[in-house]
Amino acid sequence: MSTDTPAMAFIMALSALESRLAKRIDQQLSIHGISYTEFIVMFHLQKAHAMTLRRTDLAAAVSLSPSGVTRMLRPMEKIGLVEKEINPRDARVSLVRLSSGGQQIYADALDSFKHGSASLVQALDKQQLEQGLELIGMIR
Amino acid sequence: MSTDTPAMAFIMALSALESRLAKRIDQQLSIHGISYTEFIVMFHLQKAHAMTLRRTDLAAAVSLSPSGVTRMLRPMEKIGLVEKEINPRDARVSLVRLSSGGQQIYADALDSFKHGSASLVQALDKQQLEQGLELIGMIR
DNA sequence: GATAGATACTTGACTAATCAACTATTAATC
DNA sequence: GATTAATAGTTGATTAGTCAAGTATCTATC
Repeated sequence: MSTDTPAMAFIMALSALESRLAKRIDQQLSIHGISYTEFIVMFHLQKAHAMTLRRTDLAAAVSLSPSGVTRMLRPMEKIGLVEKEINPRDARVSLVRLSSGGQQIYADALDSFKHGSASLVQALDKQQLEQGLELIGMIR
Repeated sequence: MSTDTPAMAFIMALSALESRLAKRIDQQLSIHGISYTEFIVMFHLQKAHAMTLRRTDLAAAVSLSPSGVTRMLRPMEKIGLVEKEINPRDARVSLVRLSSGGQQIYADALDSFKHGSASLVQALDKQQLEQGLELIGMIR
């Protein structure tokens, strides 16, 4: 039986880690009534001009399929986190804006997320974090 | 508006990376007719004594819920990758063994996975891989 | 200015996973 | 040895996402 390679061990460790982290983060965000994916959506919306994005751009930002975006935004609209808006220049596109209620919830969730992240990586010093970020950036 | 922290950026970059990697790996493994999760299950079975594990232990190994294991093993049994076995000492437990057909498919998939992993991290040298593994290990 | 093709999005059918509740069995205690 | 509690696993209902196909609109070309 052939032996495992370092690259393989690395990839598997990364997957296992992310699986654990995502569960932890989801749990922490559930206090605010949102999922990790929803948080990431709100993160990108908040950063965008006028806190508004096209669904397609959102899909690219969060690595989701177009239909995935449609489906995940539906409940977010229903509870008022985001609002749908039309683009007068192009009737095909459907714009999504972070509502003011959504902004408030995002601000609260962001705070939780920051604390949660800090706690997760507390064993790493500033330099190691930077190193990690650099390594991540090198993986295509 | 408060600014993002390094820890937060790190965690989000990690999630985004894993999301991309998992899709890439899934695609590569699909040639062998298995998913990434199925590969990981087979990986753990192959390493286990007699290539056999209890469903509970498998759940822990792959970070899946007990019902998740039940559901993912069903099709694997159906196509003969794994076999169910009873434990004469304890009628509650249901053992799972990697079948000989499963071993063959695993061997092929392992080969793909090794090449895929190597290609994904090709920009990292041996030392950086070790560094990365160490960092991963420090995140709780 | 009609038509062919590209783009943006939604929908139906499906897969993968979760949780809570349940069954079956084993272990522990009185 | 009966009863209580713990453990192993499955199932029903639900959620999150995918892909392929469909609709609507826009762009380009003749």
